Formats: sequence, C-alpha cells, structure tokens
Amino acid sequence: MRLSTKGQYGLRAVVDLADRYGQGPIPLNTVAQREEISEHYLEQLMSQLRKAGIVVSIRGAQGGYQLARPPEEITIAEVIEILEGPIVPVDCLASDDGCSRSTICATQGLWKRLADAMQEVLGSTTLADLVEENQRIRRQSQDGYMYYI
Amino acid sequence: MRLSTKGQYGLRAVVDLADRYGQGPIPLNTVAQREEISEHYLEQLMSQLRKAGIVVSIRGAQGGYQLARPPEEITIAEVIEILEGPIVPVDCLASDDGCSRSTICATQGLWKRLADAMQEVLGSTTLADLVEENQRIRRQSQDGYMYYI
DNA sequence: TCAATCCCAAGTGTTTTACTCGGGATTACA
DNA sequence: TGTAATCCCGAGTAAAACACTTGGGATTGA
Repeated sequence: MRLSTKGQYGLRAVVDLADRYGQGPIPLNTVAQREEISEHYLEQLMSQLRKAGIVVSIRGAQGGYQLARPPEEITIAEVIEILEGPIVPVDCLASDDGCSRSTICATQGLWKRLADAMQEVLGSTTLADLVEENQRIRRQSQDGYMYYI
Repeated sequence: MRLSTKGQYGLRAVVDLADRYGQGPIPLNTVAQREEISEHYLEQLMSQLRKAGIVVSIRGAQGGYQLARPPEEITIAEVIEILEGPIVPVDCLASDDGCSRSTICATQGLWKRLADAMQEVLGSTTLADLVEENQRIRRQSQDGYMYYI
C-alpha cells in the first residue's frame, strides 16, 4: 500500500513548480537539486506529466517547465494517477470488466469504500493547498516557531 | 497504491475461516480450493497470521486452521497490516524518526490525512461484517435477485 | 555559434512478487 | 502400531517492477 518514488518525487516536483507559478519556466536541474532527486529520473516523470497536460515545457536556453494550469486547478489525485495509475487498492476495481469473482466476492465492497476514501482525500487537495502549507512551514521555522520535543 | 496478492489472498482466507467460525479446524487445502489460491503459497500467509495471533492451527489428521478470536473482534486493518506492513502511503510515516525533510515537507500532512482515511475504513470493518456481506450476496443470487445489465 | 536546456530510447543492478519444491514433525484413526 | 492427513519450515526461482544511469539528439536565447 505504498506509493513508489514516482508519485512522491513527481508530486514534490510539481509542488515546487506551483510555488513558483507565474515566474516563467523553471529549469529541471534546479528543481532536481532543491528536491534532491536524480535529474535524469525526474526528467522521465516530467515527460509523463507533460504528455498528460499537467506541465508545459519550453525548450532551449532559458527554458524549463511550468504548470499548465494554476495550482488551485490541479488536484493531487490527478498527479498521482498519471504517475502511479488509478488510485485503487486492487486491480479488479480499475478495469471495467472487474474480476470473475465479483458476484461472490464480499471484499469488493470494502475495496470500493477504501478507494473512495483515498480519492476523497487526494481529490479534494490541490497544489495550491500544498503551496500554502509550504509557506506556513517556512514562516514558522523563520519565526523560530518550532517545538523541539 | 495496490495491495499485493498477500493481502488479498490472506484476507479472503480469513473471511473463509470466519464464515465457518465455531465448526472446528478447517484444513488449508479446502480453503485454498474454495478461494482458488495456491495451497503452498497460502500456507506461508497463514504462518504469518498464526504467529501474529489471528488464527490458530491444529496439527495432524483432522487438523487445520481456525480463527483465534471471534470474527467481530478482528478488523481488516489488523489482517492487512500483518501481511503488508503498516497501512501508510509513504515510508516516512511508518518509521519513528520520520524523514530528514519532515520540517520542510508540505506533503507530509497530506500523506498523514491519507493514512488516517485508509485506517478509518479498514479499522472500522471486521471479519463479521464481511461474512454478513457474503451471506447477503449468497441470499441474493439464490433468490434470483440479480440484475443482468 | 554555443551553451543551456528539453527530448528520447535503451541498458542495468537490485528488490519484490508470487510462487514451487522437498522434506520433516505431529496426530487421529483403523 | 502403522499410515494417511495435516501442519511446519527453509530454500530455490522466474518474472516483473523499481530506481535509476547512459548516451545521445533537437531546440533556442544570447
């Protein structure tokens, strides 16, 4: 039940872009450095996100990536689905035909409820929400507003 | 974000046992046949569930497995955690120390909310609930109460 | 022109998955 | 007392997924 690094890295990268939305294209290597991700690996993830219409790229010198839409119009569910596939706990929910056991399988209702709960959380959060959270964290650490337990 | 077959098979197997709770030990091969799971593979899963105190085994002829507790006292979350590890979307929530980025990582709050949502669904459903669902399904198909779309 | 950037396909070592295989220990029952 | 039915255990394995790396090519601003 874990996300792979694709989802984690990819999301961190688009949050990074969201944080700089409106500032023109951001080169991939700066994102990779800030987020501590292998540049070439991140490139593959960005390629998927570009084909899916989450980001746009500008080639050549002074080029880079930027969000294709404002941060408040991109949900986390969208980003994760592109990189990890449908947000479901079992395959039989993802495919149309379902599984052969569907008429006798009591667990299917459970998996459906789980999928809905996951979709609810990820679909109701946008990149703008995470940017805001980021800024809150930064403000706190800047104000010395940290609790050392 | 998918369960492996361990979680799916293991859960199906304990639901099968829950369905026959109080009828004495059930040999593994009958469970494996009913649930269409490789017997040797299921054996490994049952071994984990036994060590974790979900099922008890009785060796020798006429032996088998049965639930260690009544179905209404075993949650799905328990079973899945034994077979798949902690129910969290990212590793840094599972370990105590967390990750090095925790103070600057906006996504951590999101993953926490996702983990809570998943735990809520799986922790509030018991084996008894799934047995009931099973019986409902059986009743319906028996009564010809099926919708062919 | 050339350096910065994106674009793309292929290769690679490691880990996980989903099993199989072979045998040993225990116990009810004839 | 034998023997068949069970559980118990460790090792082996083929295939897939993961997390990258490598090596180039195409575009474009200065």
